[in-house]
Amino acid sequence: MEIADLLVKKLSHRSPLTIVEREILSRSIARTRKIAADDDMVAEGSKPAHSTLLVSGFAARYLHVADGSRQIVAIHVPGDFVDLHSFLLKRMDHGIYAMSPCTVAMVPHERLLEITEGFPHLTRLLWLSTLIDAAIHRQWLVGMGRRSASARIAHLLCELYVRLAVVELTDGSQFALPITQEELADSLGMSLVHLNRSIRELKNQGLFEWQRGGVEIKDWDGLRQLAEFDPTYLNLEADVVRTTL
Amino acid sequence: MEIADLLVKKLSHRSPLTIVEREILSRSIARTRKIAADDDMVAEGSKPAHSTLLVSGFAARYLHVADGSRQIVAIHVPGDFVDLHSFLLKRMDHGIYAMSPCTVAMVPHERLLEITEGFPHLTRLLWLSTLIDAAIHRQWLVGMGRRSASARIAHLLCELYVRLAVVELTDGSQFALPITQEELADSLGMSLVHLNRSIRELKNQGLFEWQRGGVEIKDWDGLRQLAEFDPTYLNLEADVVRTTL
DNA sequence: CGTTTACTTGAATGCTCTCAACCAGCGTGG
DNA sequence: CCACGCTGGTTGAGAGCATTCAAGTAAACG
Repeated sequence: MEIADLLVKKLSHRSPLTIVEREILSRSIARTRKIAADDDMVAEGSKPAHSTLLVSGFAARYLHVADGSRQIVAIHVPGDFVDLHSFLLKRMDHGIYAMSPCTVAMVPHERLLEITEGFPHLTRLLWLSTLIDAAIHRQWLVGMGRRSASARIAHLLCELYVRLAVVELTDGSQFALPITQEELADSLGMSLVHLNRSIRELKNQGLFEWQRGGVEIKDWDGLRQLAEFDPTYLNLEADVVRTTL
Repeated sequence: MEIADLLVKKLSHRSPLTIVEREILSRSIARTRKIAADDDMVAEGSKPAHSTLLVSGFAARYLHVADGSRQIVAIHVPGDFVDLHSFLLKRMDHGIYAMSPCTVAMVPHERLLEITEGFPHLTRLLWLSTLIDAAIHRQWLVGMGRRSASARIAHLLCELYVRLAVVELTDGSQFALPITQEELADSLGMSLVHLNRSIRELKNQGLFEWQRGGVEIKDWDGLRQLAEFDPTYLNLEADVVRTTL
């Protein structure tokens, strides 16, 4: 099955999977579903009976704040298990919505339970992928707490580039990023206006271009330095960056 | 063994443990160690061969930024498995140090491996505890991105109160919090000066008192409202808050 | 095309930071 | 037993980053 391949590709980046494990993953996928841009795929406060694997498109996890603003706490790319944690965390403490049109595959929690009962290695890999999500959270925390606006933007672009490269969704130094500046601002914890000006500055420095949902990195080293980007937190065995850029 | 009891107490808060599982946990602890305040317990970039369980004292996970500042990304209280993630995440992407004198217990990664191989339920509980760490990260992200300085402080105090209540380290509306304002500022992503002024404001509003390493919550409802604190993200089955306050 | 959505830009306000002292508690040593 | 030095906490003031409000432009869509 082609859909599972994406997940297999991502998990294998950390540790090779056996034939049986690949088989199990394929069979765990119940069905796929299309979701329109801006629609919720997992509701805040719900208690899902399955976890969803993002097959195509971009998704975001978000939390609302009483004053009407929201904070995006994670951006997901194809191959990500967007709510694997809902398997054990009974109630969703945040919502997940489609930033662009998405295709997702559903994995019933019973299947995940079976995996944890009988396939320790696969279980550890799934666990690992939630740990990497947490590592990404930590980097975002550092960004919001201690990095300048432009460094934060640069860091996110570096991160997305590498994560997309893993699933071969980069094209040289370019990649699609079909999200609005407002969504970016909500991810980085800053205002839309300030984000817009900071992006302009980075563009003027010749670090990257960004138009019509596509980003082109013009000066990877410059961007990386500004962001103090070190991809080790993404736990990729191969230096994806070095091999693709 | 008394040390494992603390962990058992915490894990049982989510799902009851069998006798055998308790037994396994007890036997997994290799030895205990004392760590002086301000000393590292896990070094940034290291590849630990064991995970450490915090038995007493407060610890923090931190990352350094090039300009010399640091960001604390997690505060740990007794009963927390401070680096359970190091079991699967090969290299530490951050350091962990003792905010106060600490006692820790070491759990060799081989023991954890054995648990994942033979005890699925226990494995899921350990996995869950790392998921809750991630949920806490998300709340911190919301705080730094979208909450005011005082709401952020209030939220952290609410969170710590509840987490300490779980391990019965609260005394009525009081609890020990042996950390400096500088550490708090590094946790909340703000400057020491601003933190200090914001704390004063909250004190003046009669929400809490804080002196000589001890906090007393004077107005729980006021604090909770200001923080928009909702403890569901901590995944506690019992309403620890309601029963103890 | 008209309308909506996304992006830009200007200007004023203000939150938060840095720099700079100063104060208080505490442990140590003369 | 008190002075001294250290750490942690407090306060003042000016600078600057970031926000909000407000408009205006450009691109996308039916």
